[in-house]
Amino acid sequence: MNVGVLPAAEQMKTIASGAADIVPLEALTQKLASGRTLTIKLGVDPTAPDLHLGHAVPLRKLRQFQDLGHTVVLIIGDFTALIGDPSGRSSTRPPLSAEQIEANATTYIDQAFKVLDPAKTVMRRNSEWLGQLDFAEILRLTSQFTVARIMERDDFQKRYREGVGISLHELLYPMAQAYDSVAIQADVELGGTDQLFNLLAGRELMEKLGLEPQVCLTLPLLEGTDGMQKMSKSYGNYVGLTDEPSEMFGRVMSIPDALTVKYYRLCTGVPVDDIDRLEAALGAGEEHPNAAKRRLAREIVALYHDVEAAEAAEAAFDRVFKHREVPDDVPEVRVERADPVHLPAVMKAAGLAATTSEARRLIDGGAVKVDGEPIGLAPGEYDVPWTSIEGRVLQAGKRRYARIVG
RNA sequence: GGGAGUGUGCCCGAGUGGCUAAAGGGGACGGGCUGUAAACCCGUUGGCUACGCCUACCUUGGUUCGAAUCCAAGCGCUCCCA
Repeated sequence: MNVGVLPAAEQMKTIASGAADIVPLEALTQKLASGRTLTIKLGVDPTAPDLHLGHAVPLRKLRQFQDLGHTVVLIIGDFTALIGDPSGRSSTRPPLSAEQIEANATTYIDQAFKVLDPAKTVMRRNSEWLGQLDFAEILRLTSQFTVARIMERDDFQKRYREGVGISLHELLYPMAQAYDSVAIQADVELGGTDQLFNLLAGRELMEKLGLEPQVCLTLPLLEGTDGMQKMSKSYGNYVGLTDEPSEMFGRVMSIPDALTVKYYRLCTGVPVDDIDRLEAALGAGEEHPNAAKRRLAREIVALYHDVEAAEAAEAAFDRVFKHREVPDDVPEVRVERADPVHLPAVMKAAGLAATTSEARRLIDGGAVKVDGEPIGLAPGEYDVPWTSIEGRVLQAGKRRYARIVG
């Protein structure tokens, strides 16, 4: 528990696991060797209310630091949210209202503590110091950076080259984030690989202001369940930290095989040595990819819920997808009875389809089943006898179910 | 302040007076094959109790029998000159 109990080399092994880059590595070794309780910084943008496994990646790394005895400072970027981090963006972000930011911040903190140890976490908001700066002080800070330096950033360059607009305030984002590091005197700052520029700006600014510069630790971006793009709510490829166990289990099962090991490293607490062994076994064909992924899904569900929930989720998963049975927790939907009933209307009312047009497409496409049996309607035919659906389970596609009651 | 471009469906991107609910691609969804993986094949992809009707190509007006397509003004974005 006490700092210094573990030698620097031992700590390093845990810290480096899953990290994309540590800049500079030697500086971190020195800081660890000093035996001090280090201040680890993570800045978060309260731009989205719901956290997913991608957000949890740096949080898990912070947790590792905490378990090694260090202190974490979680900075809610309530002030920088007024700018909107331009990282990886091809256009200016729309600014959020203060109310939205506050609401998001609250839910963020709630969810973050599913991963972090509250006793070793300090919460700060960067409006505390950024909001205090007057124009003269801002000018002094901006004088620490050159335009050429700021424009080195890939996304700025790209946007400039392609003639996409860059607002002046966006150029100040890296500086604002850098000033956060100064304000809390960070020893290490975490971020995704797309954050390296911002992290380095913090390092530079600290150095220029005569502070011991922070070490920048980057983590790989986590691809979403589609395996292509980074996990993001707007792509719909995310696994939410508050998802129900069976939902969470299912989503994890749908990730491409190639991502299994990466997910183990970045999203679970499975010991590094075990993961290394698993990776070798998978490579040698001694471990079935599906078995590895099932365990992954269990691990993740157990982390955000508990072991029992994980086992139940797996059992439910098997029932539905392995044995093709109707799940046992189908929601009941009350529908106005009619005879015959117009199936698209029923499906829309039951939430199985967003529009009646979509419902028709699903019916025509053979995606609709009653109690597991295809309904077998001719194209263009959408009316069915009431008795054929009353009390039965209507299914659209593989994962949408509703029991119809009158 | 002056000049030049550009604005199409979830995204990219054709279309430059009727045959356009709008080519093509991506994505998404559905079906097949499977391990709810990948790859591959097929289908769907504005709404509406629907062989028809309604709403759509930045906005508002206008020209025309008829406009996403022509004209005018406006708004947004971009570039060049000052």
